[in-house]
Amino acid sequence: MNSHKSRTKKIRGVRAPQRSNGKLRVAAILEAAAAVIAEKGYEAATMAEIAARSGTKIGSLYRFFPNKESVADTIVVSARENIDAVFDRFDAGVNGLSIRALADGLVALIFELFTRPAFMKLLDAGQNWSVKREEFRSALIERIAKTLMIHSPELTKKSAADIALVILLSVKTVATHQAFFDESASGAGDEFRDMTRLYLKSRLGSSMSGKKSIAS
Amino acid sequence: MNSHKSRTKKIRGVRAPQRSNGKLRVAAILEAAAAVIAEKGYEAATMAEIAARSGTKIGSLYRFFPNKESVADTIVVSARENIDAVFDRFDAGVNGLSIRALADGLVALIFELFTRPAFMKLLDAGQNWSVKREEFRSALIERIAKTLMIHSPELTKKSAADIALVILLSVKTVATHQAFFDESASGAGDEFRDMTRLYLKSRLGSSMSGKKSIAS
Amino acid sequence: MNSHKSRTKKIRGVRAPQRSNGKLRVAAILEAAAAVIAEKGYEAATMAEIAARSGTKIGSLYRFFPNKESVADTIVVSARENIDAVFDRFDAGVNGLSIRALADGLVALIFELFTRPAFMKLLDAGQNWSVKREEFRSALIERIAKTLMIHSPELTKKSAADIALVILLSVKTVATHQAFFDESASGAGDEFRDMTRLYLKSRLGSSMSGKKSIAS
Amino acid sequence: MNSHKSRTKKIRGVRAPQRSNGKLRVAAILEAAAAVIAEKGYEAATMAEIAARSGTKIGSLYRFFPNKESVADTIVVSARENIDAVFDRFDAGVNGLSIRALADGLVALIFELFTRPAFMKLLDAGQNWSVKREEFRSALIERIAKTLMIHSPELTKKSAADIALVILLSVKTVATHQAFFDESASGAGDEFRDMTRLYLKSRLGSSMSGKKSIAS
DNA sequence: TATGAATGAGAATTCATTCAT
DNA sequence: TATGAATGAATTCTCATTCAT
Repeated sequence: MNSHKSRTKKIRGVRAPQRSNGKLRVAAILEAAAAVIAEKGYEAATMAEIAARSGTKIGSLYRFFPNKESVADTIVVSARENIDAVFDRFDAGVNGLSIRALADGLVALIFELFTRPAFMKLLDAGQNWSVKREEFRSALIERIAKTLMIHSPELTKKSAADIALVILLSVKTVATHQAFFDESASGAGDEFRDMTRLYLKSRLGSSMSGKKSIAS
Repeated sequence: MNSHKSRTKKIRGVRAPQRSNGKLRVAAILEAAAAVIAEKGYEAATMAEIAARSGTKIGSLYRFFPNKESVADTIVVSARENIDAVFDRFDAGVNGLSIRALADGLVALIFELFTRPAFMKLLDAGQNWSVKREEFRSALIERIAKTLMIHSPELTKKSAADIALVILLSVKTVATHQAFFDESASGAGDEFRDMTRLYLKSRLGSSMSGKKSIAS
Repeated sequence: MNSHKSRTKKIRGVRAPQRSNGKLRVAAILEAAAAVIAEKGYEAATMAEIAARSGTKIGSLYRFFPNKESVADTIVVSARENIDAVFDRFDAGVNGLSIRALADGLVALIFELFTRPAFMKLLDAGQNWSVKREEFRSALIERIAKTLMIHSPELTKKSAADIALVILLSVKTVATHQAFFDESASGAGDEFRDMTRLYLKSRLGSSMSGKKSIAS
Repeated sequence: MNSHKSRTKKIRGVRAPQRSNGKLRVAAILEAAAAVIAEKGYEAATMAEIAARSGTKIGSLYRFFPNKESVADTIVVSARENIDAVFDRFDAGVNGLSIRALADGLVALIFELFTRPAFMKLLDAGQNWSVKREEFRSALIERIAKTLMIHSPELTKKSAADIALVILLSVKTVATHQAFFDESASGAGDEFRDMTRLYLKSRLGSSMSGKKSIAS
């Protein structure tokens, strides 16, 4: 799509008509950025490669994102938009769920949210965190905690937040190592998810919050 | 041409008596490196900062470690030396342990091994891994699996390895976020460890390998 | 972390309108590189100086040449392009030439090819040779040998190659010391060229390959 | 001889009794330096390697030579000591020599003087020349010219100097590429020497300075 | 006196970001 | 508005030289 070699006499405007549609362009950039970051990590990812992979010229990339940080921020924050919608829908049916189903559902829900390894990588600890990313983490934890408290109202705010963080980190761990699991330790991924379910059951089931607690 | 002509006669301040003891110096470097890497990750950590934080001049740093990679490798590999000794000692008493005690012990053992968050960070996925680090991961998993099989001989090699990986990643997650837990989510660290124990109990306890399986 | 935050708003002076013409820029760099290398040799030549002398910023230099080696390679290889054309033209008239004229022509031909002392310096022995440079040397010798055999078919391949090497080294010696000759030993340059002619005459003339061998 | 690894508890003074004889030590250093420079060139040669190869400690090396430059200078200048003696001896018999014998003798003489490739390498052009090395070159040329004038008194000072330079450069070229000749172009070395003889004969023979000019 | 650890200027190379066209 | 060449601070690593022991 973009020929790096054609340094001589380029007839402008001939190549793939640049989709000036900002939305599409931004999406392409974000996708490319996610891929590159997933592969090499934030530091090693270069703006040039993100531009190239998304079929965007470096100059244009900077029209959409003022700097590298903002690209990462957007990857993280863009997920935030879905969160409330997704969680609200889940909450609607949460009261009728067995503990096992709740656990499975929550894990699946969060996992879906972050299918992208890049996303998880960006959630890694480090002082290089931008405020946006930090905010996002808190928001997500709070939202998970909220769902937990809907299902198990007897949880204190503190416990709910703690449990939420545990789940988040669990899913993150699985997501981060997904590729690794796929190639050399296929079983471990499932095991890890199982562990998370087990844990949730233990934390939520103890209070038997009135649901059909058919022990798994 | 001659890079040293411009050495301006600085009156050297009397700095901390140069610990000519290589051991101490190397230890200081490793400590600083661990801290920096823990904070920023391997890529973002700079040799200059590692040198500065360890009170070492950049030239000296390179006298002890030929390159950045070797610093990371040493952090990882140095841990390896203890592994066998520590695990062998643990194995000696493993048959008399309840499942709960085994779970607690194993988690504690591994956690101790990697108190340093830098260590865990260096174990992160990424193609930029040095052979040494890759080897270490495998060795560690194998060693954990071995201990599991001593306690529960009915485990297949595959399950043992899978479980070992789950435990390793769990502990890694806790260790990586230790600092974070300490400041803003004190309870979550314990919760996570609990989750790991729960999981281990479920995986090892099912077979009741003849030990005093007093359900927790 | 962000290497560009500290970009202090310098009021840029109006410099020579950036010759955006890559060709010109590359030529300027190559010229500067040739000069620097000629003066100090490959090792001692620094990319910074090459950049400075060519009025190029270090960053730009690396946009044209990925590394130092490639600069040297280009200097050498660019000469290769002309070789065949130049030699073929020379070969066309070679059969009608007296030995003296052949010798003069060949020496002049090769000398022209490498007016640049840098070029000759890059042909110097040393294990730090890139493949490109090594290839070039062989190619050049072969080409010279070919011309010699056209003129004097009775030469064995081996002798032709030996003679070619002698000529090459002779011209190299003259070219390398050209600057030196110019300033302090004006006559020696001509003497050296004479020596080469004398030698060629002796080697090619003995067989009297049918040409007007009017002994000089 | 010197164990780099024995970092712990070195019993001083046990290793090979450091020949405190300065002469021997200096000779060893010079030999090592010549070898290293011959292999890698002046720039790439490191003081550390020179020290190691000569079995000298870096600290001691600097007791004998104040800097790298001085090592190179000494290699070059040390040859100077022999020059006069060797040439004077040659001059004694020069009047009885045929032109061919004179040519052969001179070439052999100079060649012997610089058997070391390092030496020739150090004679290369470049502004990095120290005064000492420059002086040496002139002295050598003058000495060669003197011998030429003894044999052929009709030469002007200028011609003698020019011829001397030609001879010097010729021998230098052969010496520099000796290793190369040895492995891939065995015949060329002899050819080159032949060329020099031919030249000398032509320059000195023309005047037939009264000696037994039995045409070769 | 001999030693070798310590030093730091400088070299190669990278890449986020800007801005003239 | 879009482009991509230009920029230069920052990073890794080297090595001549010094000086405390």
